[in-house]
Amino acid sequence: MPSTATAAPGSDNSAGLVLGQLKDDILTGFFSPGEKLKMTTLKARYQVGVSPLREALSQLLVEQLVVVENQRGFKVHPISQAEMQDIYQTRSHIEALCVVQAIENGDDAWEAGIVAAAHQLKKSASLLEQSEADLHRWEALHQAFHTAIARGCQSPSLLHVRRSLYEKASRYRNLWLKQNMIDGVVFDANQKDHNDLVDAVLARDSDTAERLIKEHLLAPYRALKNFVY
Amino acid sequence: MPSTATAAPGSDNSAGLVLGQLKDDILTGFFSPGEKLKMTTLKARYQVGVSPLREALSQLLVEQLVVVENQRGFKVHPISQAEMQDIYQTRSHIEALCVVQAIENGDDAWEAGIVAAAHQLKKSASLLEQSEADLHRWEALHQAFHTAIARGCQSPSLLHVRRSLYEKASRYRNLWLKQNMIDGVVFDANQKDHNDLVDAVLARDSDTAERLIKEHLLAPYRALKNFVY
DNA sequence: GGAGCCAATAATGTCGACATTTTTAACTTA
DNA sequence: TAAGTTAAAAATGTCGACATTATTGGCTCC
Repeated sequence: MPSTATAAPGSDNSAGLVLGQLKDDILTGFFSPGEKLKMTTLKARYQVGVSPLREALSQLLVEQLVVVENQRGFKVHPISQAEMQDIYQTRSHIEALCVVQAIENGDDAWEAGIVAAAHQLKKSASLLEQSEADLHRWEALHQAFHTAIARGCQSPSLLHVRRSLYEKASRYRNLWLKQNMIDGVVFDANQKDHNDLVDAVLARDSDTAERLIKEHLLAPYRALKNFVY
Repeated sequence: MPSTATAAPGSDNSAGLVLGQLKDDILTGFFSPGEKLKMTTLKARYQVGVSPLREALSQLLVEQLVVVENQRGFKVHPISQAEMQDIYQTRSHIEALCVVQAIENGDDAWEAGIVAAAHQLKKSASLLEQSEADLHRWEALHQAFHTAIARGCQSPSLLHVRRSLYEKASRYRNLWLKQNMIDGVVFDANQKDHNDLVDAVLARDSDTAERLIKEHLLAPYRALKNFVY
C-alpha cells in the first residue's frame, strides 16, 4: 500500500521524520492493530536509534495511534467496532462545526479554493481506474476538497481536531480497503454528494450544508461497520 | 501557585511523571509563555535526564503547549489574543456537543453523578474564601461538575478533545489569576448558572442546555479578553 | 562608534551502553 | 503429563558521552 503522505512532519530532525513514516505505517496497516512495536524492529526499519523512536511514539501516544504499558513497550492502538463508531460520529459533528463556521466566516479566496478543489476532484473522478495508486490519488484530492471547505472556519483548534480525527478514521478506511479492494470506492465516490455540498456552501445555506456533510461522513461508516476485524 | 493536579500521567515511568509536572508548570505559569525551556534547567528541576524530558516535551508538542524549532530546542507555546478567542470559542462548541449528546445518552447513574457533583460544588462555594488554595479547590470541583455532565455523552474522542481544550483554556485563566487575584472568582462563581444548567439537563432540554453552557463558557472569555499580555 | 567577522562557549539531538524488568525455555517434581 | 520454579535470554527505559549546530562575546576594520 502506498504512503498516505498525509502526516505532516513536526520538525525536520530525525524524530520528526520517523514520526511521519511511523504514522503512515500505522495508518496504512503496515503495522497491524494491536501489534507489538519492538525497538529492534523499528530501529531496523527506520535506521535510527531509540531516542527519536521514543519521541515519535510519544507523539503517537497523544494522538491515540499507539498505546504504551510501562516496561512492556508500545503497541499499535487496537481497533474496535466501538471506537470506529465513536470516531466516525464525532468526526461528522466536528466537520459539521467546521462547515457551518466556514459558511459564516469564509471570504472570496475561500470560495475560489472550493471551486478549484471541486474541479480537480471531478476531473480525477472521471478517469478513475480501480488501481491502488489512482484510488490514493483520488482520496488525496477528496480530502483536499473537504479541507478547502473546512479551512474557511478559520479556527486552528477546530482544524487541529479535524485532522486528528481524519487520520484515525483513515486507518479504518485503509484497513477495510486492504481486504476489499475490488469495489473499493463505491461508498464515497458519489460525485453528487460533492456537487450538492458545494451548492449549499456557496449559497451559504448552513442547515443544508450541515445535513449534507454529516450524511456524507456517516455513509462510509455504515458501509464499513459490518466489517469484521 | 499550587498545582492544578489536572494532568493525568500517561504511564508511571519517568517520562510520564515529568509530563505531568511539566504540564502543570506550563499551565500554572511557572514557565511563562514563549519562555525557552533549556535542558539544563529542566534536568535540574525534575531530576531526570534528557530522554524522559524529550518524550514529555514531544507529547506537549502535540497538545500545543510547547513549540519546537530544530536545533533550537523547545519553548513554551506563546499566548495571543487570537488563540485565546479560538480556544474559548471552540471549547464552547465542543462542550455544547458533549452536553447535547449527554442529554440523549445519559442514564440514571449519570444523573446521580450530576446532582452529587452539583451538591459538592454548592457546598464548596458557600464557604469560599479568596485564598489561593480555596480557589483551586473550587475550580477542581467546578471542573468535576461539568465533567459529570459531559461524561454522559459516552464518546471517548469527544471527551479527549474536551480535556485538551480545557487545559489550554486553563492556562489563560491561571495567567489572568496570577495578575488579578483580588476579585478572582467573580467571573465564574455565579451559582445560578449551574442551577439553571442542572435543571435544563435533568429535564433533557437540549436547546436550553446548549444555550446555557455556551454562555457559561464564553462569559469568562469576555472577562479575560481585555487582559493585556 | 558601529557593523561585520571569528573564535570560544553553550546547547541540541542522537547514539551506544547499562541497569532493571519482562519474557522465554528448560528443568524439576508430583 | 501438567504445573510450578528457576535460570537464561531478550526487551525496555534511562543515563552519560559525543558530534553538530547555534549563540555569545570580543576583535578588527572602516
